Amino acid sequence: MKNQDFINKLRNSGLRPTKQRIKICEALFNTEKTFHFTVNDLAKMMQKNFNEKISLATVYNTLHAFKKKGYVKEISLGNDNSYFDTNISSHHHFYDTKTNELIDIDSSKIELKNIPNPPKGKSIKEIDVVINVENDSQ
Amino acid sequence: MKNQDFINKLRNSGLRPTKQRIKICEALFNTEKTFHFTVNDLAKMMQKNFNEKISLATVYNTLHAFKKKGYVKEISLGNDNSYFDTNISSHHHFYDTKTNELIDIDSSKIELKNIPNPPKGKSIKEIDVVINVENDSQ
DNA sequence: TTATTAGTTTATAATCAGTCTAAAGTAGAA
DNA sequence: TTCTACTTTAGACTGATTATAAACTAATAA
Ligand SMILES: [Mn+2]
Ligand SMILES: [Mn+2]
Ligand SMILES: [Zn+2]
Ligand SMILES: [Zn+2]
Repeated sequence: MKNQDFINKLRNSGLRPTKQRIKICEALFNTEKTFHFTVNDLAKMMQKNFNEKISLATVYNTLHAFKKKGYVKEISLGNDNSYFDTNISSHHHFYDTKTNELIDIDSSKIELKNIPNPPKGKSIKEIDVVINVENDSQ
Repeated sequence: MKNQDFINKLRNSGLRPTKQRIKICEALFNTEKTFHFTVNDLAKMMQKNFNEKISLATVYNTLHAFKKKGYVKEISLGNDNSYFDTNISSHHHFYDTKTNELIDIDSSKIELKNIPNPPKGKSIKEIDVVINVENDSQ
């Protein structure tokens, strides 16, 4: 994917293709594999790997905008800071509670049987399975 | 359960039965049903329902101590503040992302099949299933 | 092109949950 | 009662996130 593709992608979804957004697209979507990151991770990554100082507020704005458009997911963990995910397929996670490392589990890998009916008047939006793991203490 | 039981419970687990801890025990464990709450919920509850002003720091200290002893659980959600749970059985949750309401799902209700092996050197500590729900938009 | 406008970026301040600190208080043991 | 370690507390502090409001810029019309 090249620069112009991101510009189109942004424009098509009603987001102005600003310099910052395009650079962030490159960082997030010009990769072999999907990955997990925090807002701070991304801000630092932009500076170091892309020589682009983007204000924290803009990183937040952009990630929230991208999330709304479905270009990234935000992952629910009981942690201090939240994680984002460029893997937007429905999937689950191993979560190392000590190192804060996240590892994807393909949705098809885990079978959820007998999901109970949601409370009256509510409907299911998404199911998150988090398998908390820790290093074996030898 | 009466006052003296909590004193014994605390003493037996190596926690001094202070006035504050005993009162918090009453608030948390002298109930018909288990429930979910935030640190702030509990602090306010102590003041209003138990006429006991307990400093926020102590509420945090106590909840973390109780968590370590396994008397409460902390629930992992992608929210700003974390939730505690007096239901310490292994169980799952419906979570209303709009109202922040939590509803228990008995562990036996959901069957998880084909749980993948954890990464080498790590072992599974706990599995959290959160079913995000929302009110039907009529 | 130029001018206009609405959307965007930015530094900075504000907020808010949670933690830290150090002094004052208290339970348990002697 | 006395001693000591544990506990509580107010208040300072941290760090993630959000709000603000001024400067900037992409899109559009003239
Ligand atoms: Mn967010
Ligand atoms: Mn905590
Ligand atoms: Zn993922
Ligand atoms: Zn619960």
